[in-house]
Amino acid sequence: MKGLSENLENYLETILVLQNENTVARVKDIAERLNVLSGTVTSALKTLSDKKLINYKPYSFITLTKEGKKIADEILRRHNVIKNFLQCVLLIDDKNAEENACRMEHSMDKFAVNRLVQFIDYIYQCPRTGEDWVNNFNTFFAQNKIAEANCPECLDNCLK
Amino acid sequence: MKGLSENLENYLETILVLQNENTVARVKDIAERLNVLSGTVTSALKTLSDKKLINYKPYSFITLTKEGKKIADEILRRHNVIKNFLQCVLLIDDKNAEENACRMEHSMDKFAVNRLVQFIDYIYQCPRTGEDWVNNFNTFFAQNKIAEANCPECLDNCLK
DNA sequence: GGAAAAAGTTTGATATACCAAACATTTTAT
DNA sequence: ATAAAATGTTTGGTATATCAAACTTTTTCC
Repeated sequence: MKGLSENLENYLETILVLQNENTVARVKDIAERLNVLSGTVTSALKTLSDKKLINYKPYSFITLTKEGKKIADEILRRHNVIKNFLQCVLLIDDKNAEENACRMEHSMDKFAVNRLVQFIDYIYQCPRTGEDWVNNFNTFFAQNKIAEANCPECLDNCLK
Repeated sequence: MKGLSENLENYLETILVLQNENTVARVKDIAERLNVLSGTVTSALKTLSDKKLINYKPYSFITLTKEGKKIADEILRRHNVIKNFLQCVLLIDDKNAEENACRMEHSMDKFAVNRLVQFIDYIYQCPRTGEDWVNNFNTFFAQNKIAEANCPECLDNCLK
């Protein structure tokens, strides 16, 4: 019942994404997404099959088992939460947010990700913050200081 | 000039921390911190020495080279920024924040960490947020909704 | 100053993850 | 229906990271 390696997590996640997109995951597609050769994929699939996380028969399509799907869903959820935070809150561009999220999804545990979800909720639900506050971060990080001049006006808006 | 493995990054970081605490890093201390046997440390030290990141002579103390220090400083900085965010903004407890930061420091790039620093600055400098707003997250995540009743009062405080 | 303890190194073995290239199977298109 | 192309598997080799245990060097302390 030990945790999967970052590598195997990536294989599971990739299979899930392909399944969602194409209905089937093939060795070739997995290899392309993960930037490895197909032989490498075959051996990873054997490992995942031994762990009962995928249904694997040589030369046929790959599907996730119930347990495999559960793990893949959790990883994909982490990915989406983290990417959303990086992109929508920290305002990091799509490519960069994606690349960081791809790595961070394996290093941040469920608990921390849940807390991040709640934090993002809080930003958007709290009357003191919300979308316009997030957008103001844009001008803040360009200058790394608050544009004092706009504060009174901004505070007025904040009061709706 | 390729990036170090997460593993080697950890050895460098540990050497820096020991250096800061004790003035010298010994094999035994590194092994204890990283939870590996001393033989494992010796081989990692050889690798780091080959890469000119540490000064290593068998049976003597270990120090970072200028280049090694530069890398270790950056990793430690990431660690501290991430831990600070997890602990002070997401309000995750010390142990958990530490554990997540230890892993995340290798997966988050410099750019994303810088943006995180700016975001934390923004929270504390923006008159709409600041310390009391961060603390209100505490009650928010307990209920996962805004305590509407307190909002008018809270907004008044916000206006100082 | 020398024996015992502590610290560090070496060796040989294991596990993971990858590539290259030979090989096998399946799909495709004529 | 079958040859060619595409896809998938296997094999043998490399690199990293680890352990266990034999071994060496250094330190401690009587």
